[in-house]
Amino acid sequence: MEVGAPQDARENKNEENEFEENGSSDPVVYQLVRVEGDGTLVPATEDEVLQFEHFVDEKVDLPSIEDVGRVEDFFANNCMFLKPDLEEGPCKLETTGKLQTQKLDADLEEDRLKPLDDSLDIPSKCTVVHDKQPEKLNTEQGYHNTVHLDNASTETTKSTVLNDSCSVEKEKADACSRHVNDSSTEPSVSGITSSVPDFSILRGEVFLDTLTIRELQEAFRATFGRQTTVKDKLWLKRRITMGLTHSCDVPSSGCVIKDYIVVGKDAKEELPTIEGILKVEVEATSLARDQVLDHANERDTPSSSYYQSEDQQRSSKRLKGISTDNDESLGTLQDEQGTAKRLRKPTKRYIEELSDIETFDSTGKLSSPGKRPAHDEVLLRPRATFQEVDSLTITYPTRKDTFGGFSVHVPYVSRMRRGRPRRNFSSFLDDKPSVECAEVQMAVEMTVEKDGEQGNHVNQAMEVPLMNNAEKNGGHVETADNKEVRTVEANILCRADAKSKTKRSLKRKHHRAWTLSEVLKLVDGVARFGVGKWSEIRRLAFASYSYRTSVDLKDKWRNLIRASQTQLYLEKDGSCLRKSNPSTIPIPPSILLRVKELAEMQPQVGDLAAPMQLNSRAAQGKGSGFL
DNA sequence: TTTAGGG
DNA sequence: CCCTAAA
Repeated sequence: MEVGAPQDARENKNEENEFEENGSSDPVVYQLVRVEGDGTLVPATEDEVLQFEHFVDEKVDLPSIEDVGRVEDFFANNCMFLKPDLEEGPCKLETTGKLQTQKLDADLEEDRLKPLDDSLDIPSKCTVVHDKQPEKLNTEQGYHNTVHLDNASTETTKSTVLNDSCSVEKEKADACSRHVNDSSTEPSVSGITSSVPDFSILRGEVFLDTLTIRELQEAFRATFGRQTTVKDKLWLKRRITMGLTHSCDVPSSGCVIKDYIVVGKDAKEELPTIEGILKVEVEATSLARDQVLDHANERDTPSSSYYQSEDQQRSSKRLKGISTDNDESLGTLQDEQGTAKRLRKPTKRYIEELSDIETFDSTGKLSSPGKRPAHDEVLLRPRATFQEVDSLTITYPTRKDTFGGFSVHVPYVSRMRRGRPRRNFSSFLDDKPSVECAEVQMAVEMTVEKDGEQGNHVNQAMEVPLMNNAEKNGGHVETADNKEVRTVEANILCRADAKSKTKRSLKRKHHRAWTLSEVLKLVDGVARFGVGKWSEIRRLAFASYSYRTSVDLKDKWRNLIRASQTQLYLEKDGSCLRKSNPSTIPIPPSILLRVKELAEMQPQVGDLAAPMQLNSRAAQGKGSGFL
């Protein structure tokens, strides 16, 4: 893990003052973020936050070496959070303190050059940036050094430590961290070459997409004052964009940079006013305004994700209330590129993304951690809880400003939540988090209930996750330890809840592989009630499967239809080569046949009930032979 | 609230 | 699975 040291106090003087002005009583705030493969910082998901929360909580002041060890152990042991996979990049535990400094490990970024591929080779890469108050610098130094030493001998967790002496500038940070971490590698990268970078390349509009790698490298050099050997165009473009705009929220491509401001391809002409031209030089301290980019590819670059980066750190104090796509407070955004706004009308989801209220999903269950909630909300420190509560009643754009007294550098605007929208979202604004404990309690109970259900069906021997050829979701297998996992989740939740009344966002429903018995029930239900009677089927046939919603049934049925079409076709074709997951079993052809039959006949028959019954029988008899 | 579809 | 638009 990486421990970022406090920045030089002088460099943060401004921020400090601002914080003082804000009357921040709690100088230290932790923010958990994940470093994505492409180098962006994504606010940690609720789950991630929960898993780290207690670590952070317990060392409000000076983290002890024990804590560090615990954290490391946690990192090493918690596969849920650390298990590297293509989708999840290294994790980063970042704390933002009064100095609101943040170091990015340059090497980390270098490693990210080969985003997806390399992330696999990087076991658990976690970063902890702990910013401290000036008065604690000395002790912190020792702390960091210690951590560094520990990490040096730890292979399981790739750790790096940023030296306190590192400057704020990312360029310097790069060099510094490189120096600290592996001075033996890439010696040429850290230095600034003798020749002068070609700054002209950055003037006017920069169409990064049209530049060659060499040009991009030059632009990079002009931007950061150092050379780079990186040949990854995407990375270069991103870095350059970030560097020029001081914004982390940059699209991976397709953007134009004009006067150091990202301009959407299609919104270029709308660019209102060009505010302060930023100096390219590293010393430049002018702030970049947050670029609110309307990026069509929302999934890749959520517009609401304002990742913190070294760049932003510097300008974070001026970070204005972020905007979600529609929350523009026109007054404050006038000078912005706000023009390139999303056309999409504000939906409940967007509104809720701004809040970090945790709720349960429609089934009333505690939402479990998604396999990978792309962008979730950021942890709110318990200490700031009271402020947060208050802030809930405030308009979102300003919410950030009041958070902890220095939310300025914590773009909570980006807080996103993947999951079902909260219905009674507004009620949370009025009510104090009094229901939280109850909710958690209920969550636990629900969990137990689910487990119980699961247990009741285990002996049916059909409770085996099915692998549907038509489903490409990778057949996540529900294992026995899920119970434990859920319990732990509940505990963490409880604890987190007790500690901080931080509301959590609803998360993606835990993937629950469909078992053969469930499929049978579904098929039978369709046969009995007809296609489309999902509510009925769920109520009657899935009474004991509370975690299956009618939508689930519908989706599953759709998948079954596909499966029946593809799989049966393939088998007929003889080339039935399914790369089946060993832990899953394919849906028996017999069932697929039934599905096919039902699907074909149901829609045509006006009278669903009666015919269905007959068909059901017939199909059953037919299918049973295969079973 | 449910359904139907797109993602 | 998620998210929405329509019913």
